[in-house]
Amino acid sequence: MATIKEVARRAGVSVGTVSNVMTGSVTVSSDLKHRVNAAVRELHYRPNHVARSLKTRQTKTIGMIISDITNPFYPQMVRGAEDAALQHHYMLVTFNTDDRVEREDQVLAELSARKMDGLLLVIAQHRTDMRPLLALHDAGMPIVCLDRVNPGLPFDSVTVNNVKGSQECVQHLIALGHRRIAAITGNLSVGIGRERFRGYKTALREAGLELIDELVAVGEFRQSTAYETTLRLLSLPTERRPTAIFSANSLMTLGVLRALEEKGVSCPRDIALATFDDLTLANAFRPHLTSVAQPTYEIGYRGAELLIERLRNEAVDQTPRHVRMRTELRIRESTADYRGECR
Amino acid sequence: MATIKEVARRAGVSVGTVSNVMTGSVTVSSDLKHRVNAAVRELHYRPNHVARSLKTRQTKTIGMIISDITNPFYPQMVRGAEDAALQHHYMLVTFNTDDRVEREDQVLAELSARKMDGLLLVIAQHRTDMRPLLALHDAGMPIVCLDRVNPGLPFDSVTVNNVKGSQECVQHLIALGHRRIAAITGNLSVGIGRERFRGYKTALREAGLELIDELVAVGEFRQSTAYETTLRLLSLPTERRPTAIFSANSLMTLGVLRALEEKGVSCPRDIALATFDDLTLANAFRPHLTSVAQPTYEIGYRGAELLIERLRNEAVDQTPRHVRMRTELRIRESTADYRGECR
DNA sequence: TTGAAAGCGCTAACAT
DNA sequence: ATGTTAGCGCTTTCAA
Repeated sequence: MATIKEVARRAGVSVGTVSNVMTGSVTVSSDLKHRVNAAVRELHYRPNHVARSLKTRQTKTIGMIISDITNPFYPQMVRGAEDAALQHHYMLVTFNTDDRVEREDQVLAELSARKMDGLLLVIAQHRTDMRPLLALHDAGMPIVCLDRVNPGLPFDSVTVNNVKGSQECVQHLIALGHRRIAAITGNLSVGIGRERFRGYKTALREAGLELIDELVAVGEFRQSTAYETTLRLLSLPTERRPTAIFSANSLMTLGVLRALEEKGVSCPRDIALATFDDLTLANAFRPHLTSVAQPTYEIGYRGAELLIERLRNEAVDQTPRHVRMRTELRIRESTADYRGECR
Repeated sequence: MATIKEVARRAGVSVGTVSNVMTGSVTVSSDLKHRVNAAVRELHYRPNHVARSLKTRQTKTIGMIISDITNPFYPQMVRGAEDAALQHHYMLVTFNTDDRVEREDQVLAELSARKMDGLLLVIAQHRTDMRPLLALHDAGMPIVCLDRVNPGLPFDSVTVNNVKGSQECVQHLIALGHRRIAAITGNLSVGIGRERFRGYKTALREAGLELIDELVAVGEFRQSTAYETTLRLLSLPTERRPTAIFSANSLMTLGVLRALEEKGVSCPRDIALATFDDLTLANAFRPHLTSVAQPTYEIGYRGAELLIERLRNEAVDQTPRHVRMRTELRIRESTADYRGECR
């Protein structure tokens, strides 16, 4: 590939002038501009981005840390972030950490070594030591948290109203007449887990229903634990069994469905099911799930926008901005046609 | 962030020595090595990867071009590629092109400007002009094609035996007694589309069955066209209707399912369905689909390995290597319990 | 084994 | 408006 020097020689100008034409930052007479452009075309010149980055101290690259692109929750979010990044001529690099703090720390170091301009972060669930994050931030890398936040972290964030989302969902179940509503929760030491569980509790309380301990199945936001706890729920004596299940995310819902099928329990005929997260893909299959849909694409898109504003210093105010997005309750067959008694 | 100069000063050595310690390429006396390492630790020094890239002319970065991470076919492949890349200390950057040649060309230019070391490419379906690809390759960027290949392109590739996969699938349908088997094909001007259709035809021929034109629904590898063509199939007079459908990929299968549901046609009771591609996620739902599973993770993983071998010049032979992976027929309920006649 | 210095390709400050 | 040049942070000759 040709270098700026060769272009300069061919166009009969200095390298500075070529640079000025390429970046457009300084006005160049149209004569020279044409000569430069001609040389650029003839040599198929494209500025070496690495050299430019070294000089300008910005790579026009933003990193994104997620747990696993294979989790159907993330592709939309990543796509949203990439689209927004592209819009502003940034490149997006995604890193999978499988939600392991140790892996996340490695990636943080990598981002720093590679001089990425900013970071979109879905913080690992079990991170307790925030220093690596703060250090990176203090070293000048803006960070925007997505989906999950840690109060006290001075970063912008884009999240969803988890309490309200699950509350509305459980309200719907109650309105249908259900009284014994089970909750398959995620890990309750994690913000999102707590919030979604709080929504569940609030909805019950509002309706004057008591929280029934044996109907609360605390898990790990994983398919396997949800499967096991659902089996436990289904093994309760008939009159103590739940007539509806609220599952706190889509991964766990897969486990719930597996358990239902294995036990020959039909949804919605025998039991109603509603879930946080909406799996677009799943809607070609049965049962169609009543779900709390999150605007995942928008979370990614908006997050990237916030980040880029910071990179351009457009965010005058230094205080963190927290964007909360709305969820949408989508009522479908999995909570319809319930024919049993609603105990 | 500290620079190599500061580390050198602090350790009381030259920058060259620090560099030698960091890269490990030249032996350094243990005394100096310790002093350097101490300085590195004290200053939290990490080499600036951008500067290193400029000097060494390698970025330790590989690009990956896919159509859309939101298509459930890709996350596994990307994850496989990322895992392999990581193993060898490469970073993977994924680009979505929505299968648009124009977008792909832009990305190609970007990869070149950013001096990426190599490319994993799921080539855009409708690319006809191969020159941009060849130019990049000639400029020294190794390319490995995944999933799709274009004969004549001098690149390594990792693909699947599409003919055999769909052939086995249709054989299974035939063994079940089906005689009127519809094919929802992708675009037949695309290699994969042609191959999968060929497998269908071969299976029919083997069994002495005639190809019935009205049962061949040529589409676009998209949900929408599959939906429409399925509606057409279902509107055939009863005796001419297919008793089984073979769909050439998962996206189209979603369209098929939508059409079936809309028309109140039950699968597998009223019609059998088998599909290329296996959607892991979908298996929590009904019907469980008989499918031709591709080793998507491995395709990505192996592809990255091939690429990295090239980057290290381990591939002595310059002739392209074509890895063909096996598909696996997974027989499930969507082709079971067929109660109608198999015409 | 170690240090000095050139240079990767670019931008930007400065001089003209 | 244009040219000259220093220097971004590193690796890698080349000498010592």
